[in-house]
Amino acid sequence: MTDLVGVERRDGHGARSAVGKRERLIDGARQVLHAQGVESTTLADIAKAADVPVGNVYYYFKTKDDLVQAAIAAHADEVANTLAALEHHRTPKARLKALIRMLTEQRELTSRYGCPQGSLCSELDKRDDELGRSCAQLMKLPIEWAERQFGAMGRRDARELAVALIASYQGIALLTNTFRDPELMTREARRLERWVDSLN
Amino acid sequence: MTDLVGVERRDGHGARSAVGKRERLIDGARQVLHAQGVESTTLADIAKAADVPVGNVYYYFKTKDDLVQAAIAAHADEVANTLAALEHHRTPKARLKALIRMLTEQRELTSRYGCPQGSLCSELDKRDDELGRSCAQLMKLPIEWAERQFGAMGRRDARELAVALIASYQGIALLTNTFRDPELMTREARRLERWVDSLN
Amino acid sequence: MTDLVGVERRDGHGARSAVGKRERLIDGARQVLHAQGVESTTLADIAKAADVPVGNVYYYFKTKDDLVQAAIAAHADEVANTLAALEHHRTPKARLKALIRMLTEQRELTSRYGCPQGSLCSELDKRDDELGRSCAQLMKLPIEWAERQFGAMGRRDARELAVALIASYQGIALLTNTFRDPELMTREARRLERWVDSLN
Amino acid sequence: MTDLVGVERRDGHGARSAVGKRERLIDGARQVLHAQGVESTTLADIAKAADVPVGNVYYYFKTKDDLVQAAIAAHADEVANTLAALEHHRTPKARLKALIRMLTEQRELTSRYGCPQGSLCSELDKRDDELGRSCAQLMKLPIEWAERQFGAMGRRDARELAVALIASYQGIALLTNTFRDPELMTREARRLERWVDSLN
DNA sequence: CATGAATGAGCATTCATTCAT
DNA sequence: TATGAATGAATGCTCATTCAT
Repeated sequence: MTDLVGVERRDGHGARSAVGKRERLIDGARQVLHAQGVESTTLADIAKAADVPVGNVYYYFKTKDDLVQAAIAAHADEVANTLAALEHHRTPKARLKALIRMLTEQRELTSRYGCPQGSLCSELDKRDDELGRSCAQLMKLPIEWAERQFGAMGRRDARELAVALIASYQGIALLTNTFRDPELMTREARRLERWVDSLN
Repeated sequence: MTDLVGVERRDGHGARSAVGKRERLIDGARQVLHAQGVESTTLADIAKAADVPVGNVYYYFKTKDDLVQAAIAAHADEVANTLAALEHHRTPKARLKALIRMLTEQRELTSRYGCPQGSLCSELDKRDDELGRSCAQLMKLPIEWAERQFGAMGRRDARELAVALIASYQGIALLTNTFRDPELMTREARRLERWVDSLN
Repeated sequence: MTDLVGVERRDGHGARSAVGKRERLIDGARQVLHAQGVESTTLADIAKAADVPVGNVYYYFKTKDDLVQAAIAAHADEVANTLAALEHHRTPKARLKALIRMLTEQRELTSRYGCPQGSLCSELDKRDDELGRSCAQLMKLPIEWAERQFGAMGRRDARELAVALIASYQGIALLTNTFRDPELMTREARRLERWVDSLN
Repeated sequence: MTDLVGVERRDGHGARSAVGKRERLIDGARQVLHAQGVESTTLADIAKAADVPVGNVYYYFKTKDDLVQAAIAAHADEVANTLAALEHHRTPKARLKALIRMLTEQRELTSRYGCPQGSLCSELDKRDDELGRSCAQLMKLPIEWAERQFGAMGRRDARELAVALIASYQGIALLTNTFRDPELMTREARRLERWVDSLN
């Protein structure tokens, strides 16, 4: 009621509060979906997290699935950006190890709620709809990025190595979550870094 | 009074349909929960899969969670038995590779619905109740089994290796499911077998 | 399975376990209905209190209402007997005061669950069926008994006094129950005894 | 859009159907609960009486108990107001007799469904929850009001008299209901008025 | 656009009653 | 007669979605 302006100015081309709300909804959705899973999350949960009236959600998203889709897309954007940011490391090995370190830094959150992408995939893969396919896109990003790094290292088996790396991460994220033990990730990360170092 | 044997064949000392139904319900639950996930599965789904009237489910299980719990327990039993059956291989290495092969053999199902344990853990870890804890028990079984094998190989880092192996499997199961590509699992399995062979 | 005989011998004219069970069911029903009310009591509750398998109840009573009816009838019998037993007091006044004292002695139970007759009437009066009418019969007993006593005292307004007395008791039973305070009944009983003494 | 005024007439500053519906639900609940009792009344019954779709009830009340609670509270309000309105009589005796007369005027309804407060207390006292306690509050109101009147008459035993009066009313209400005979209340009311007159 | 309210299909669960043996 | 099991209608409650303003 007070600082609507502050909250809502966001881009310079005439969009107004709508933009802010849409983003708030997506951000809220990402948080709540990560913490609770897709099926267990109601639109009301998301609306509340975003501080948006429930009825209003439908001016931004036609259905709940649409909003979930948008949350996944936003997630994909962030992942892409994060991966891009890793490019400044000079060598492919350095980049791969930087990825590992980055993921490890989130171990506390992971131990509580699992890897956001992994959780989404695991849950939505059961469904045979657009949402399931979106998840696959999400998972492709780090795999292809890692494949490029391994490729830059001259590895013929770059794809296989990339898959192995990401699988290891997804797996250890799941175990970290299952046992609520962040240390599991720390140890596995060290192992993976050593592994990367050992290649070639 | 008539054909007890034919309908209820189960044991020779008076057990009747009750036993069969309880098991049918648990089996039905395991199937449907694997295929659809816990939250998306209604009691009606399970009852239908087990060919039991919905109202009757409550004669055997007090709540839906109770039934899910029983399904998890049954799953744990099977896992334990399966692991025990691997003991007949002579060397720890042979046992570990046999495990990998066995898991790989299920790649078609995994590619459609994911690893049953992994899916359950991923979904139920979000909850902070008994069910979540049951999942952890489920996941412990293969890890501790693998740890024993690596230990028998004389590895000091047996636990870490066990975690790494199971993590790799869980991760590749997730990717296999996400991309609906059983081949992913085949390739990763080869890699893991080679890795096991390379140890010591 | 073991001491069926011991449990079921009950009368000497050839009746067997049936009699014992029927009575146990009725007794169980009376207890549980008093404590929980009619609508809140399931057949399973009663069967359990009577230690009789649920399915078996239907060999003794066609419906739940039938069993409730029988419980009310048994209650009526007991009330009639109790009132008859009061006849040994020499004067009507003594009899009336004895009734008051007797009711007061149950104040602890009344404070927890109310007057059994009152509760039944209050709940079943809402219904327009046989059960409601049974309750009226139940309530008539003490009124008519009291009316006879007041009549024997030579009161022309015997009926009115009887109604007033029973009403006072029913009312104080309700308040005693509502406030969980047995003392309320003690005090009102003293008042009613004084009132009886003051008549004529 | 059309006849909002007629349907929702309630206040002139923008209040809308919400207000009307909440009240309609409470009013409907009061009626139906009085007529059928708490346990026998389904939410659908109440919703129908209030002409509100069942699912919508939950927009106004979180649970059935919540709605019952609200109905009790509304009842308490009305009782309080009614008692306050009796204050305009000049003497305590006049007030007490006015109360008796007022209650007697409802004898037709009472003979069909019992005293609303009494029924609620009788039924809910069996439960050991918030609802039971609310009922006690409801019953306290007339007792304390009567106590004040007897106190104003200089009676040291004001509380006891108040309890006796309300008990008599509750009891006769029960008998009136049980025997479906409004005359019972008429006669007892006369007796109580005489009794009040006879005091001091 | 915004919002509180409305709607109805769906779900877990209960329970009186019936059935098969 | 005895009994565990079966059945299905009903109930309280949830929630995605829509409506009215």
